Amino acid sequence: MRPTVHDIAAAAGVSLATVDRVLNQRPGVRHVTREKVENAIREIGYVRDVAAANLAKGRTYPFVFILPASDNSFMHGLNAEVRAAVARAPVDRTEIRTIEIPAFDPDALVAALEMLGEERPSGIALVATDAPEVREAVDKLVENGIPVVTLVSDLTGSRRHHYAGVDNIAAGRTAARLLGRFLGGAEGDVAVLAGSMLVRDHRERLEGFAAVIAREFPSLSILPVLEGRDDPEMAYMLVADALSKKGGIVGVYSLGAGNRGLIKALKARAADRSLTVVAHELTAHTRAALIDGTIDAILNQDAGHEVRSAIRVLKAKADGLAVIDGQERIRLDIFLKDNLP
Amino acid sequence: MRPTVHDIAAAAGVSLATVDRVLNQRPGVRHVTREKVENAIREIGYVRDVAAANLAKGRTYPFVFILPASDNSFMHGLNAEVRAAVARAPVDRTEIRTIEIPAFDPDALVAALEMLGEERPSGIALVATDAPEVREAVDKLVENGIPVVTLVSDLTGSRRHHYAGVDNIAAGRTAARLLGRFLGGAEGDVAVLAGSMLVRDHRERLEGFAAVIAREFPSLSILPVLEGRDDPEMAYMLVADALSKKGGIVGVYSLGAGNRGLIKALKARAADRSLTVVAHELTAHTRAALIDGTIDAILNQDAGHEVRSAIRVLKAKADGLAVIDGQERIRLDIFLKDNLP
DNA sequence: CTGTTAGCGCTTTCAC
DNA sequence: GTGAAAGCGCTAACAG
Repeated sequence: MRPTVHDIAAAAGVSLATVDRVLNQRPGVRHVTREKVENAIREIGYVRDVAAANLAKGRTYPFVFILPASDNSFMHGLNAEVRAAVARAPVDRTEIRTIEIPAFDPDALVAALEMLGEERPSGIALVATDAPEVREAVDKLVENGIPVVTLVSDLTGSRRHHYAGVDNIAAGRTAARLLGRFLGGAEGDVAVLAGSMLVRDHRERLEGFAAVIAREFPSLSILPVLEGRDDPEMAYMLVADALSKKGGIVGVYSLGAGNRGLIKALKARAADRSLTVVAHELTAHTRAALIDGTIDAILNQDAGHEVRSAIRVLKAKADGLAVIDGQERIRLDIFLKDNLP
Repeated sequence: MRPTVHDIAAAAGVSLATVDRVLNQRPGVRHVTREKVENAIREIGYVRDVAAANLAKGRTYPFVFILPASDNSFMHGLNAEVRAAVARAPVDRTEIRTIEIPAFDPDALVAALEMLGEERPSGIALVATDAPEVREAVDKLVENGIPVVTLVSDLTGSRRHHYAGVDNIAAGRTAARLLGRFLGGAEGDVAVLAGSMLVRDHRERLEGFAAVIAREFPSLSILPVLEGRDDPEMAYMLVADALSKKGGIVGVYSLGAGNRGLIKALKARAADRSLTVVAHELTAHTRAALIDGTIDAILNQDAGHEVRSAIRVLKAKADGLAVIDGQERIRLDIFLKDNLP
């Protein structure tokens, strides 16, 4: 049988209450007593039963998710995953509330974070907009002892406890190699469609992509980035325009959202040409395009995994517990038409 | 506040004990009483607090993992993950015991399973050898109400509750497309190195691989499969031999273990040639080979995920609870040198 | 500073 | 058949 608080109490010759005070580092215990108890804990090899503790405390974890109000498939998916987590909330003693704020709007994000500083939830997960004022607001929360994790997009140099998202530089590099190898030494231009160079994940993907293309596929040259604001209409116009003007395009890398527009443009303007296309995020649209051959590979991040991971990490931080690293590493999923889930 | 057993008792006008009997479908309750309680449960929207129940019961989950005593990196990794789970056991109330049996040995496996039928653990996870007698033994366990999940390799047509592993046909198909696209329309032979055609995962990988090559890359032809018994020495000999005899080899697909030998052969015999190589399982050896360019892509299954998933599923089955499907789908990881973890 | 006691939500004797 | 009461491991008043 696992040792319990009673065993510690007996071994240390004190009462349960004192053991509890030591275990929870509460004040009001003489130094010597504390040491006695701590020794007993160590010698006996005690590990606290978190479930019992939570039961006794009636503890629940009020968490807040701050999500951008973006109208694209990926964000809808992320939202759905958060709602799924809310549905499971009673089981894991969490109480998840979500706040929607305008996308790409640091001020709104900061306002929300400051409000939460008052409210003091047990943890906060946010899709970060990479701006200094956001970083400051996050750092203040961390200083005040509130666990914070970034979701999907990280926050440069901030003190957030954890990032639940993929390595976007690696994603860009991977896209480059896939495109380069699939093109098999061909010469020509590569068009890049992004959402906005103001968000960190897009910048990082481009950075990784450009680096590998330059170093390992010198016969390819990258055209100036098209910024489609993750908007299907805009993406369509930009890509269609580029395809008609530039005859030398052999490949496309779409590193943001709004792929619906991209796909439409590809079908309209390049059905005849054999472009190689790599895009991000598996959605109904990109999936269909992968199957019909319009897209050759899709890089994806599993929103469900990201949300569950964020919750596990927030919980662990709230309890001062360790996490299983391997379980919290968000993988870059690569989908070809052969391994779709 | 979530409703508790007290609320049900009050609403139904019975005692806690009766509520409990109904909740746990224990006998000794009149039909009418049972109905009263069941109605109350439904109306109130009660969900049982599993943690509290486990605490009261002092419940632990004795699980058994049956693993093959194979001496390759993948199995070592799997073993390590099981040990890591054992280390976490106190926290999740599991008691995991592992049994090692000779690899590729249906009889030994059946013997172990029959023994466990007596012992009646709360759940069993096994790396299945695909044989009819194994299937029968598994089905008998399932009939006797013991949760069973297959790990890494599945069992054809059996009634196991769940399979914690990748879709190996899809893995083979993916390998084929990667190889085919990377070769960019080149003509030539493809060598395939397997462990044994007696295990289902290897057969399935080959099946998927051959299908896509035949359908979509007709300029490639697959040489007769080399069976290396997942043994580095043997793999070395077979591959070295094939490379020196067959001048037309342009690609290699290694779908089993024993890649240490493969890599050695490639370095010795094909350093000059530009072979395209796809292999399975990320280990120290394959990782190094991916980085130095000897291997072009690695397909992997995350052993840690598989073990954790198996445990979650066994627990859920033992409690008659549902699982989160997305969380239990084991992905096929694709690694290029750019997205190594 | 330390100990006693009640109780978290559920299960389990043991009476009635 | 049903209920009262004690207890799982831990925490939180409240005394002392």
